[in-house]
Amino acid sequence: MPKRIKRTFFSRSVHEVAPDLIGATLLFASLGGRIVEVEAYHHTDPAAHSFRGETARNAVMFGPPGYAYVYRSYGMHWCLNFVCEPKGSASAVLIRALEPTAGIATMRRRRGVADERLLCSGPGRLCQALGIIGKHNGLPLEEAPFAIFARKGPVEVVAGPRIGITKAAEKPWRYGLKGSRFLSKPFSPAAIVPHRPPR
DNA sequence: TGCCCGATTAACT
DNA sequence: GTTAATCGGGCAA
Repeated sequence: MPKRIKRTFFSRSVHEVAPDLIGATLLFASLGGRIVEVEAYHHTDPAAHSFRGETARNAVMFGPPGYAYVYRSYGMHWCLNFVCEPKGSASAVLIRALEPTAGIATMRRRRGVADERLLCSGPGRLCQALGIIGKHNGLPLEEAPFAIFARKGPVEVVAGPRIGITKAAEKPWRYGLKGSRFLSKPFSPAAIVPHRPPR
């Protein structure tokens, strides 16, 4: 039985938590899979929602770590983040892609596609597949409907530039599982940068 | 109040 | 490769 991730896991730098999430299993109401792609957003980062201070939308980011920050993107999609670091630092990890392992039939129905590679490969897609919407903003990650399990063994993590942003776009704060077929986009070999190897 | 734009996706050519 | 869909946040006025 895999080990469930506790709140203290998120009480670290977002740049430590993000690569450590690669290979972990995310379930929401028993649906989900293995996390293969995330991005780190630090409050000193111009691309982070929290960069310009607390507002009604980003208030959860300014609370304690270990909670879900869910926001609407481009007026039509939902995106899921894990709040990290000590309370007030307003940093979070965006969950960008899963390798589906649980509840695939339900996720196929919700997404309207059969191809497993299109179920959870993208921040908006995985929220649609798992049924995550705005009302889940602020929920604790330690409690149902969330269940997050640490990876069992070492994995190969690659890092590169983030996707879909214009500010601080050069920062290599996107992390992925090397060679995964379930990434929202492949990592450009030329842009991959070294980082601390996972335990 | 009005305007611009975005941590996206899918359907095009 | 390009672009439409669609809407709340943030900021100027």
